[in-house]
Amino acid sequence: MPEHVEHLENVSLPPEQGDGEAASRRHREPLTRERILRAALQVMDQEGLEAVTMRRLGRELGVEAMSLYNHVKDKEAILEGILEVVMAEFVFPEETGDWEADVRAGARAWRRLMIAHPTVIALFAESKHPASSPERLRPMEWAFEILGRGGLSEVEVVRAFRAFGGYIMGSVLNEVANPVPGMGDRDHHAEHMQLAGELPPTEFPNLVRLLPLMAECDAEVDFEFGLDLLIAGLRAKANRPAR
Amino acid sequence: MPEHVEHLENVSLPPEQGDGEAASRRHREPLTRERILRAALQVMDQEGLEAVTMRRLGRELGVEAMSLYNHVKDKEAILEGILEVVMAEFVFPEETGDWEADVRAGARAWRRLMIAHPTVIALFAESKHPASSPERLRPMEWAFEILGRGGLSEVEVVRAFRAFGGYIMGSVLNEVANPVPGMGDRDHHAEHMQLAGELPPTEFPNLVRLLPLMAECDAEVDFEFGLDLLIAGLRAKANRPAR
DNA sequence: TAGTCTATCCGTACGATGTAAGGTGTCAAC
DNA sequence: GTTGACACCTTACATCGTACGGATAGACTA
Repeated sequence: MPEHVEHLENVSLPPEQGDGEAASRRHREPLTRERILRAALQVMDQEGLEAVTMRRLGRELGVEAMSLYNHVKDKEAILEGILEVVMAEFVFPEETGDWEADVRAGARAWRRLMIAHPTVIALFAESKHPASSPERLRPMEWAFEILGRGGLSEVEVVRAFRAFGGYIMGSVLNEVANPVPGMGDRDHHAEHMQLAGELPPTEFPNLVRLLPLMAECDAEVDFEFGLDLLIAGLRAKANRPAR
Repeated sequence: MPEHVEHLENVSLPPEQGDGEAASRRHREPLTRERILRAALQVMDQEGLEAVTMRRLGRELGVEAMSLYNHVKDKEAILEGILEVVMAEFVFPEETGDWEADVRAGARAWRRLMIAHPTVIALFAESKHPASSPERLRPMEWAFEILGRGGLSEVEVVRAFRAFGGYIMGSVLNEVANPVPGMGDRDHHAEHMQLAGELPPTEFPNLVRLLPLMAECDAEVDFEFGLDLLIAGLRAKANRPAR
């Protein structure tokens, strides 16, 4: 972890000697909305949402908390901004021309992005404003474009978008809802196993039987399973124009 | 020590009727975890997550903030507890014996619950511990039970559960992600329309065309659409004849 | 009846938060 | 120089979660 560069320089400097002005400019990289958001995302990824505080971001950037307000309206704007930064990272999969493959690739790309920054799910859940920045709209635009090539009606494209979007979001949410602090699957697995063992088997027979299975499952495979279901259903709808 | 004994004894609720087993009720209903959680849920539903503070809950219950700590470990425990209260509200649909109908009804029941308390999505997203209380496990158990009757293998039941669960969660999340303050659909609609109008049509042709459609769509119908997709896919997998 | 126990509740206090208001310093243009 | 604009800092405040200790009121002993 690259600790902040130069966080003290104006400590005990006598106030001005009338020296040469050219060299005396603090070489501190100028603060900017971009840098603030990037730092916020990093802190959030590494230490969680509650670690993102104005003072903390200031420290991270070698600056006092209040200085941030010269570049962002308030903390909420930073949180919204994080969504922009994340969505700007969206990697558009290469298009193959195979509709199903493209849809699948798009869904995976979306999921990968969420998994890379799990806390953004909480940001989405708390966000008060709908997406409006180009960074957030571009992946949506692309998704519509891809979905639109499958022979669906316009309404169906919208609904498919919502169905896939919902599924992706929800899968990641459920996958990430237990952000095991230490090692990923170990604790999770153990926790499930223990819970299954403690459960009254007469009241929760299915859970007792299936929870261990659940702990073993691979999240990525499970994601593909649901993706298959959606695509299969969609294919049916696209091939034979229902209604 | 300022000894002003005059601090109002209790302004809140009158004795109610308070009859029942014990004759001599305390003049104030005793504080309890149950009452705290219920108050927390109410405040959260009406004023949002950030209104849920210890002092606020205390005020709501006619008690000082610190008194809450006699019944709950800390604020996080209250938030987790809210999930229990909400899940305890789950209304188990009447079972018809028709597998698809039952699955559909279950999904709708789940969604209805989330929609009734939209903020719980954020709670789920921030929750640090997996579900372990009976209140939260019971609907899961039931869902497994229903899904298990469809001729799926055990792994497939688990995966179907995850697929449906993810889809439901995500749909509600997306539906609720813009908790329009004033009237529900009006602002949302207007916002989308305005955004669509402002967008550069060369960069976002699909959005410009489809955003207005999106604003008009009914969330419940869209939910059913995705549900159809999942069930259709699942039906294929279970080798079940369409009904 | 008096005395002790224990669970519950209150009051106060501390550190951390977001941010309003105003001060300080540096630079470009006059 | 003087000035004004701007980036940054300092101080201050209300509010948050909660640690700590004192008060109080049944319930239980005697």
